[in-house]
Amino acid sequence: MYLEPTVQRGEVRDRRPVPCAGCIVRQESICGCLSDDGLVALSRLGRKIHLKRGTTLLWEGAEAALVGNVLRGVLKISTMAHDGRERIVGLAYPGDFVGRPFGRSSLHNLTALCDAELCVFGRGAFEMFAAEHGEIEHALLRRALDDLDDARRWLLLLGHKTARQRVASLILEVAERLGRWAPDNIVTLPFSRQQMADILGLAMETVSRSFSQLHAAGVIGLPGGRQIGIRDMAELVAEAGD
Amino acid sequence: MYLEPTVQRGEVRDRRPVPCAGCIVRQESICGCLSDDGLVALSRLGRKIHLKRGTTLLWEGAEAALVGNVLRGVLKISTMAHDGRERIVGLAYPGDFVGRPFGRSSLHNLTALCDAELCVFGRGAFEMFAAEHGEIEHALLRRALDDLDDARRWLLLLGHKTARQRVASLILEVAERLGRWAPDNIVTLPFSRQQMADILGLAMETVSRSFSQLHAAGVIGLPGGRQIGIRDMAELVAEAGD
DNA sequence: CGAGCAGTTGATCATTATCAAAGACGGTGG
DNA sequence: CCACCGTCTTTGATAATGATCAACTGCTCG
Repeated sequence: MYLEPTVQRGEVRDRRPVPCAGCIVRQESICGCLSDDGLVALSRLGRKIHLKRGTTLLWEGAEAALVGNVLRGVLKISTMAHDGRERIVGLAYPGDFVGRPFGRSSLHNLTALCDAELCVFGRGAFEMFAAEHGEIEHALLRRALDDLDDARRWLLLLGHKTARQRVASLILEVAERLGRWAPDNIVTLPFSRQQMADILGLAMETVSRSFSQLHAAGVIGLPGGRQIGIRDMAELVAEAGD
Repeated sequence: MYLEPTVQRGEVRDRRPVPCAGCIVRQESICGCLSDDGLVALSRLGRKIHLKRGTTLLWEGAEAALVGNVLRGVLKISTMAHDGRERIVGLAYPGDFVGRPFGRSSLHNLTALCDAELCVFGRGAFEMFAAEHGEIEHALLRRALDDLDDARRWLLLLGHKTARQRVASLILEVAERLGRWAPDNIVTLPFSRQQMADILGLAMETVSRSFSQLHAAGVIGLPGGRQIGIRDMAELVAEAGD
């Protein structure tokens, strides 16, 4: 599945031919492009880490020492504004690649919104590996291009959507990216109202009001906590607009 | 400088050892990473095109047949919203790479805001070339990562900046990306007020008012047309905020 | 059981969109 | 060279949306 940090290099080469065989995000992550041999080599550079909710892995401005894949949980990509408020510029879901390889220090913080698991690599080691494995660079490129398309969708949202449209859009994104819902189409949001507000460029109160409106309209249910029941998916999509 | 479309393949191999030697954006573009041999090979796939202001090179949804580098001018990356209004999600300046290689059809239109020149390649041919030249994929990756950082800066702008901050930010970006200004720190904007509004997520009237305010504050001059005089750079940076 | 925090709801204010009209600019043709 | 037309821009008045300030609710955790 993965190489424990405690395992020494080279020792287990023969006993674990395909260390990532059980990885839950292997197909969706950039590792999906590698041959078994490549996976063995890469896994030797990586280790799995657990982050508790609220833990920050990468710091804005600091030399980003790590890159990696998200296995479980959701992380926020953020910066601190001059007024001290946090600005969230992106989210990382399972299968996403995080960190900033190649030049430039990290422009953003990377923080776990809920308990999370990642498979991380030292940046230098990963870059050297990538230099020797064109497939990985290609996979990274495709992903970066997709991330860019995603960021541009968010530009549309922040540039032109109303509060309700933004909230509906975010619910839909989480429902899609976190995939399987509980029965009754219930999605558990990994963020607080304030964090949603930071993501959507709104005030917390406005987010709350939008939820109430969507609830009153019968589009969603609010069973409590951070759970959202999607009562009328078609209408929710319509509310999300554009 | 570049290979004219009329020149036959293979004919000029020896007479033009470095066809891109005079290219104005060679160092800033992804081609900067190539050896002379690589440049010769790539230039054989490309051709230079001129676009008149308003011409659209790539259409949303259509199979994007071309990719390339911007040599001169500024292009907008846009989509059409349901209400028929245009939503601009990005700009491409000289040295930028445009188009969507590898999978996915283009999600956006690509349109010249002013007369422009590009060095373009057939997408398939370019992808094959990239597959054989890891340097190019690497350069594309670095650029895609930079573009992603840029897009996230725009997210901050659209998410949290006021109208005046947005306008000031855009003036600064154009001043920086279009580089050399005329005497008196004059920048010529490549877009109409309406286009600026589409870019900044504002109404055209609000953009106009913001200009008037910055003018009244003595930060900028408005000599006429699309020209902006930067009277007080420090203050303009302060106005741009965050 | 109470303290503290996240979330909701209400009232008011600020910013920006929208609607409307006047003014400036650029190109065209006399 | 100038007058005219259409388009782009500016300015004004009003309305809508969301931010801010404030009170209150419900929940969780000592």
